[in-house]
Amino acid sequence: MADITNARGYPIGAMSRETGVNIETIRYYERIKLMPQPDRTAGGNRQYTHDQLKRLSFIKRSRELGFSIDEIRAMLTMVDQDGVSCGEVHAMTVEHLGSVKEKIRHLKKLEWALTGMAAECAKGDVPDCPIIETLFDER
Amino acid sequence: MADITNARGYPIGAMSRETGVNIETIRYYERIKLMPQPDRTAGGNRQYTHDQLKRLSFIKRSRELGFSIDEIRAMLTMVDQDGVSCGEVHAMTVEHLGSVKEKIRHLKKLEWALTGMAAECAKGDVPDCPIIETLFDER
DNA sequence: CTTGCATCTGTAGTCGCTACAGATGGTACG
DNA sequence: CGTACCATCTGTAGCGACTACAGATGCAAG
Repeated sequence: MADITNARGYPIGAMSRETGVNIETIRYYERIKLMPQPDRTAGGNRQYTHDQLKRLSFIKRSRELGFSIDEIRAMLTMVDQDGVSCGEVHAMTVEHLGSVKEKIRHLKKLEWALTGMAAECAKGDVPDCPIIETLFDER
Repeated sequence: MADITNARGYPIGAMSRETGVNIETIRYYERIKLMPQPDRTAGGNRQYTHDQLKRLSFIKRSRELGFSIDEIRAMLTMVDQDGVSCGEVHAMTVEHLGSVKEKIRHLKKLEWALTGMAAECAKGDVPDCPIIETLFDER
């Protein structure tokens, strides 16, 4: 009397469509044990549950926010053990935020340098390109 | 009567020290033909010229500015052919600048999202961590 | 029953390095 | 001249996070 509604799970293609995660990547996540091994049809095709779909979206969203696979694994382990320590998650987020800020600072410096270089360049087909000169010059 | 001063070139360690490029990386650049094959001592050790040192610094500086190996290869090809088209170099720089700006924009969005998530979290060991919730929630 | 897309496994490639292992080169000191 | 010892050599494998095949099946619609 169970398993009548929703008896059939999501095949991998549906998972991919729903989450935007590439099929190959989903299988990769299984290989590295970020996603569990799903049920299989008689023929051997993967059949995912709705919970697994949510898990994959979680991974996707976290990746988009720049968390590493290992960071995500840590968070999911807590979720799996039902022992989510908000403190730990907060700490991870803050640390990650720090590295994002750092990257922004770094990229802004690049932006500056590149803008300066581009501005100095007359764009003509002259032999001495100021950009190349800048890059080649002794420190 | 030639080759008396500067007869001995720079060994790879000196190149590394001068430019800050890792020794393994210098050999890697040779393998992928970004750096030329240098002369060798009788025993087989690499001996670089001053021009090659400058070339390596060029690569280093360009890498620091975020240019890809292929972009650098393109610039160096122009330099090697002595047909530096300032227009092309300028175009590459501007395009690269565009992608840097894009990255900054992207990271700022992340910064926002992460800041928001971190702020909502009470850090307590409560069962429902707002960060995890946010990441898990349906779109 | 056939067509044809979806999915399967397994392996190798991507980028830009980095890290070995195990064998020589080169040089300073006694 | 020998020896100690660092520098350098080649070649291969690993990293992170996928991506891209090849070649074999599954499965659903007409």
